[in-house]
Amino acid sequence: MSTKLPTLKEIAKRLNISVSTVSRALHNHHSIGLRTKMRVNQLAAELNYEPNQTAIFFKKRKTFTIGVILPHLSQDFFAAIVSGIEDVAFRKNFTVLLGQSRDDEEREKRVVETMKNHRVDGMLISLAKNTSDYGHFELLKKYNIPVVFFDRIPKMKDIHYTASELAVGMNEIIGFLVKRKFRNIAMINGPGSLLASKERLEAYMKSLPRHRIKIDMGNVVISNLSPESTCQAMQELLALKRRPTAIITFNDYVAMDAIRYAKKQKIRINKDICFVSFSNQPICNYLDDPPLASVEQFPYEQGEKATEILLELIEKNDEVSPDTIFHKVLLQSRMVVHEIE
Amino acid sequence: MSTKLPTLKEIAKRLNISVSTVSRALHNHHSIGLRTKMRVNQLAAELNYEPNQTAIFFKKRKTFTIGVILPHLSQDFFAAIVSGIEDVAFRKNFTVLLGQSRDDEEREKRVVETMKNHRVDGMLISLAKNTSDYGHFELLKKYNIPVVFFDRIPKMKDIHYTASELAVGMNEIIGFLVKRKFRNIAMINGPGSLLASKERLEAYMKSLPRHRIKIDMGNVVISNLSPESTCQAMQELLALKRRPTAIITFNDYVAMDAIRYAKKQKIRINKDICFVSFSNQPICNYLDDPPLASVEQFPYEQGEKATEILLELIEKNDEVSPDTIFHKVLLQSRMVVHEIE
DNA sequence: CTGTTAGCGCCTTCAC
DNA sequence: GTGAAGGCGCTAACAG
Repeated sequence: MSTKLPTLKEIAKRLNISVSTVSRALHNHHSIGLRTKMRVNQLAAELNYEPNQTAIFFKKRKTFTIGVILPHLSQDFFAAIVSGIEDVAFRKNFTVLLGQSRDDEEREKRVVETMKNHRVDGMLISLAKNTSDYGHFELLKKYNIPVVFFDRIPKMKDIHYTASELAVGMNEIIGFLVKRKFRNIAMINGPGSLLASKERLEAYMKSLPRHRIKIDMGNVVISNLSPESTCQAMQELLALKRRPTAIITFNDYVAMDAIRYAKKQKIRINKDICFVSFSNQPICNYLDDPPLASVEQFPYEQGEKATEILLELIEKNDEVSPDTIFHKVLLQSRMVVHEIE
Repeated sequence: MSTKLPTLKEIAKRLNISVSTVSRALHNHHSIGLRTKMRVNQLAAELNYEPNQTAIFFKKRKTFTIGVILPHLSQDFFAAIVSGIEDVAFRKNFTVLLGQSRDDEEREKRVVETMKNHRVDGMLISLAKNTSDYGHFELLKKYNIPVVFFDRIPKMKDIHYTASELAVGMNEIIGFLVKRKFRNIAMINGPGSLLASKERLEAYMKSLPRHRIKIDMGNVVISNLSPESTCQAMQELLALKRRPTAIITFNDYVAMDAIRYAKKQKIRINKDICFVSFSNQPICNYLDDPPLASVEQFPYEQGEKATEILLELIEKNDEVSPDTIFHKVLLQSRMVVHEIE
């Protein structure tokens, strides 16, 4: 039933020539006579010959597969990154092995392990939100598997990564708020384990003084990004003696949770308190009271860029090279103001 | 630099035994002496020996990889399915190759081709919305690669699939509406190329008469699921002489587009017109005016089930079997009423 | 209990 | 121009 797949040997036998000739003919090797080339190619086509990739992978010690590990697909942000990754990979004939860490460090470790065993040629990784031990990444280095991190970057040096340039975005939204006379500006930041949280905080602290606004650390609260934690954070902010009039949230998902919570407390969104945010999710277009503005982080492009770097590293890896240049690419971000009717 | 990875041969040499002994020892073969087993295992551990999967794939003619093709990840519905797939696959030591068709038939074909060449052991597929030619699926059958379709099923026979049982859900929501005195119930259905559209329509046409409601085909319009097309569909419905008071939408995404459009027309949602829908997306919890109810389709479970079936088929494929039983699994659906404050 | 051998499909020197 | 031969790492049938 399962018609056995044709092999080089099969073709060789039928044509009464050697396997190597067939191989060369199919690769259009110059030293093969035009006539034989044609005969080989024709028969190959007839038989629907497809080289056995597993044999090639084995032989070449390369799988043309890259592993992608990210927290979860359920956010459009990551889904868009995956699309960017996929498109570049596809173009270069690589396939994509996918693994979600579900924001769980253990799971992340296991997925790394599986992918290593599957001999992926390289990996793209965005950290689980509380990954603190980097042993599994060090391991990859030892195995000489190149890794490019994206969006959620570990606090290691000598790594490749792509991420959004957040300082600019933060400046823009704070400028935007100040221009609209907001001066009591709070922030719901992400967990300290994320570099992105640190960067947001730094940018926040640098930007406010430029507008002669004093920093009040009571105005900065933290959410671990879960809805519950965000509500908790909101509660803290609303309990402040001097209640903030504007809140910057870590991203739009946090903003959505925060806004929903605020509404329950009868707070009029974008009247009593207004929100600005990061990541500019399309879903916000469906909200009645979206954040006034959000910083577009170009996830698709980030995925593309990360993949380009990775594929380049993989290629370089083929030649032996004392590669010591680390790619650290920050993608431009840009504030987008939402039209509110 | 790149410390070459240890092989069976390496271990054998160091221990002065044969490769096969090492292989068997590592596989805990009964015929190997306890002493040698221990020595082998210890050295293997010391050297950090990891079997070369590419060699095993090659040898066994199996990659322990399944390919997943779906329209796009950006909808939570599919993302949830992927999670279900991933979890089952992971448990059984399979990895997941991912490909988005972007609802494009050509792209779908190309992805099928790549995955076939990568020798995936089986595939899980959800159709691009206007795939009409099934040649690429027939091909897989010829190559003896098992396929289980999910959610978006081709109109072929002799296929395996999982999908939601929609009739029950449709009955429930129509019952729900009738109970609330709605009798002029329209529907924005999906494109005719999808089996799921056909099923919704049939269920709709069967269910209405049970409540002594006459069917008016003018009340049934079609969206190709794009926001524009949904607006177009809404426009048609709003232009009806006898404007509907309730609208059933193909899924929550369509509902969201429809609701947004209606709002722009100053229609009061769930007052002038109310909406009910399918797929019960969590995102609706953030809307001020969500559909009154939505049919939960249990995507995660659908992914799980499809994968279980596929893995079973893959196993059976190993033995030679005249397998002719086709799995057609309909997963129960259930209407969920949204709390509206 | 353990070793020998052959071979999976392909690529790549080396020889003619 | 073409062929022969070896080997990638692992498994498994066959011999002891």
